[in-house]
Amino acid sequence: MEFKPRIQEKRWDFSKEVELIRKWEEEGLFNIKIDDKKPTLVIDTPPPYPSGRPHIGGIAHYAQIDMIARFFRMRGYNVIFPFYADRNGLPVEVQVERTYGINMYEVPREKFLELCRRFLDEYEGEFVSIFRRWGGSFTYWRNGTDSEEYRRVTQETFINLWNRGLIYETSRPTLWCPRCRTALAEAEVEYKEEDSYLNYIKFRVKETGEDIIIATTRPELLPATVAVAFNPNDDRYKRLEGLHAIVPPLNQEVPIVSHPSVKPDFGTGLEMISTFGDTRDLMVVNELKLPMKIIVNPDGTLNELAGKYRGLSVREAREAIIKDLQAAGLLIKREPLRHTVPICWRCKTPIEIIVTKEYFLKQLQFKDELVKLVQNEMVIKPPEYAQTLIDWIKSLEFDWPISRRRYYGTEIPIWYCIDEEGNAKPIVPKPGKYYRPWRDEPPPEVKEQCPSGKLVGEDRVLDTWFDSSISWIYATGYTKPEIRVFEKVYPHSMLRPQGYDIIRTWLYYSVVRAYLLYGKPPFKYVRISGMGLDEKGEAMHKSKGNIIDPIPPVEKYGADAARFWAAASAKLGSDYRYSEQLIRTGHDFAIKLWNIARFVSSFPEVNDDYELTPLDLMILAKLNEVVRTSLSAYQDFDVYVPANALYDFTWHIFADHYLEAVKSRAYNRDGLFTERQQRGAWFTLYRVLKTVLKLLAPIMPFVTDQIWRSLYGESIHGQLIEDPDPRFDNEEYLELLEPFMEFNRTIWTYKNRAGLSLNEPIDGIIYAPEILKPLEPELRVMHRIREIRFGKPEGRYEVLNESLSIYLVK
RNA sequence: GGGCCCGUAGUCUAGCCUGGUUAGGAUGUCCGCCUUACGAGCGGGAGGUCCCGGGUUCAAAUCCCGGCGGGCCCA
Repeated sequence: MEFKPRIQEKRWDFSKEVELIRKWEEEGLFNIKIDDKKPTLVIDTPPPYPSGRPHIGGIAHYAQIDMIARFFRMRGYNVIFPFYADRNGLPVEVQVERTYGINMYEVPREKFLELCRRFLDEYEGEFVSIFRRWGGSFTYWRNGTDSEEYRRVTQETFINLWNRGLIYETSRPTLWCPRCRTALAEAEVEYKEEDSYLNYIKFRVKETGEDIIIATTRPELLPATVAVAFNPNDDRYKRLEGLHAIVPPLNQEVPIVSHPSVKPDFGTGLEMISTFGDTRDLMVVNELKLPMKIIVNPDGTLNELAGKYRGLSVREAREAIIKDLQAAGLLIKREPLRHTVPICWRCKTPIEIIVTKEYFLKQLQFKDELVKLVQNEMVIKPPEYAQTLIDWIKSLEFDWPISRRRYYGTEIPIWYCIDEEGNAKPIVPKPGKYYRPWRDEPPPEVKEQCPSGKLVGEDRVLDTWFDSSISWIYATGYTKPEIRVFEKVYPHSMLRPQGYDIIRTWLYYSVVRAYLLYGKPPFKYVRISGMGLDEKGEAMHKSKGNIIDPIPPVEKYGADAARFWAAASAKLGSDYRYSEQLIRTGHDFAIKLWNIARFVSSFPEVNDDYELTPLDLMILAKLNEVVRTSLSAYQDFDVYVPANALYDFTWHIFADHYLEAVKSRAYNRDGLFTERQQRGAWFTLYRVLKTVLKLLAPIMPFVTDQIWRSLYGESIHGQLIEDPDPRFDNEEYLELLEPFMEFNRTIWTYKNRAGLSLNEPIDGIIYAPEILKPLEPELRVMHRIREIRFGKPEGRYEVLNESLSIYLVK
């Protein structure tokens, strides 16, 4: 019998990947197909923010999600794996302002919106094509979070919550970015280290005339100071309780109070309470019912309450006041101090707390329920991140301010009816349409509710997290009648994949929104991934100049190779480093797979009239073990474990040992085996190959597909991954595997040392342990051993392997 | 200040939960090899105070306590 491989090319040429992508598209792999008889999985794909060219870490995350999608498709699921962009809010606005050197307020609203849109379009297309080149099997939805389609749903949820009294408007001290001129939520605050000064300033006690020294990092807030405080346990100052201090430079009179939040060892142990320097001030003012004296304007300048400092920015006022205090001899000393200051997440401007009128979504009163929801109704992988979310929920101090005095966002769907006295009454329209109250005619149902006929549209927009926090609704095809599965899948068949960096934002906000809308979690499963780091293990930042572009590695090694890295380095929940080495390993692995398949394809595939030898039963038992490991990991949305387990099995067990041992029987040139045994080898070769290819297809979709097409003329991605075949579970033969491999290594080592090439015969008798007896025929031919005996020899012998008891008698 | 994670050959890591062979693998490095799929391959060798100290135990990389070092998150 002549054996010629059906796969002829000696090498997999990964430049063919591009061709396969085209085929997949033609064959409809990227379309969403809903078959009512199948289970469904909805993937709430993280909509990327198109704010620049994506780096390889980000694309790797999408590749991981793609592997999950492909796996579940091959397990017979309807998979909804959309891809669209997150396009609202401050991120693009700040970029546009920087790019054009403008401020939103200086440009007509329509013009500004146009600039944002253009900017977003530029990068969105790039993102889509890069992800596609990486093998992404997503369905591209052109309508991102700023589309009419999406914004309509965002507004629908707003109206729903409004009608149920869960949204209210009020004036209160709120975190505020003076540059963006908008309120911020707690989640939008970051902290940075800053070198500053701790200023020791002389105040006078009104009643006694004595001097007291307070220490502050924010002297510009002296005019906003409403009390001086010390710790109730601080004996140095107890005598001052109930007295009053005169605060320079404006000399207002404030009470001296005690409060446990004051640290006795900070500065002098006396601190000023201003309205508001930080959230601590806010707490003290609230608790002690102190008056407020707000001196900072929304644009970050000081107002008339700051007296002569009016009109100065916070920074300028700080300098001016220090100078004046110095001149008046009231500045005792300045100590350099490194401390953390809260800054805006987008533009990094230090945050102020000012009183502003905003819309808020109630969340504080539901904290306990939200924690319970997370604990009882959601599955977070890996589980340690559930605690991160719970800690964040518990730490919340404010309701969620959702209104933003910005342009590029979903409009707040409210009109105000102005009555005779000039009072404004808010009216919301019916849900189901997209409203732009700042420029649209109010709809009839709004007009009906306004007897005066004087209607003014709200011109603010919603926090961008208010729309991205309902992505899970959009992902179910909520707005798309031909695929809508919301009612069928929510929330039990939904998966949220995301990084741990946005637990307090995207994940938290999704949870609170779902709870308020439906009383349920937004999805059952959360897959938390780590961050993609550069080769040194550092986060990639444009400013650091260490961004790794996703395309060059693909051009050099292929997308399968890059995906292999993305899977094999990314332990679920842990950061993953860029490694060109591992990409190269992925590339080599693709070639290895190709060659294994080429070898196997030399033989006919048979399914009957075969007899399995112990060698076959052994590898099939091991295969089952690997299948179980891979399936259970994939089902937990983990691709790291399958990537490593399949690599190791395929290369270092199946190819290195089984293939070498089975060759003689598969060819059977010398007729040492029966025809049925030969057919058993063929059966096993195909069985293992096909199983491994299918399990690897989600991770390395290109090479596995090309092999499958060469063998069967159809795509592997339409195949089903089956459960392991229980017929092949076999503890007894599985135990042969380790000694079998050890025996091979021993013989190879012996030949190496004896200067024999591997195909030279061993002239003598090999003694092997009893356990290997079932493999005797294959071992003998494989290593060209004249005779194998089992047990220990008598007389003179050479020890080849002490622990496994392998000896040579010449 | 609070919380979480981590420390194993030059590098990356498995094992730790559930203590028990000679701590497994990858990569790099060194030596060798045309061996009926693959030289982008194959075989072999060297390379480790399992961060440190103490405790529990017949037995600790593994469990407990205390340090040291690194990272992240929250104040």
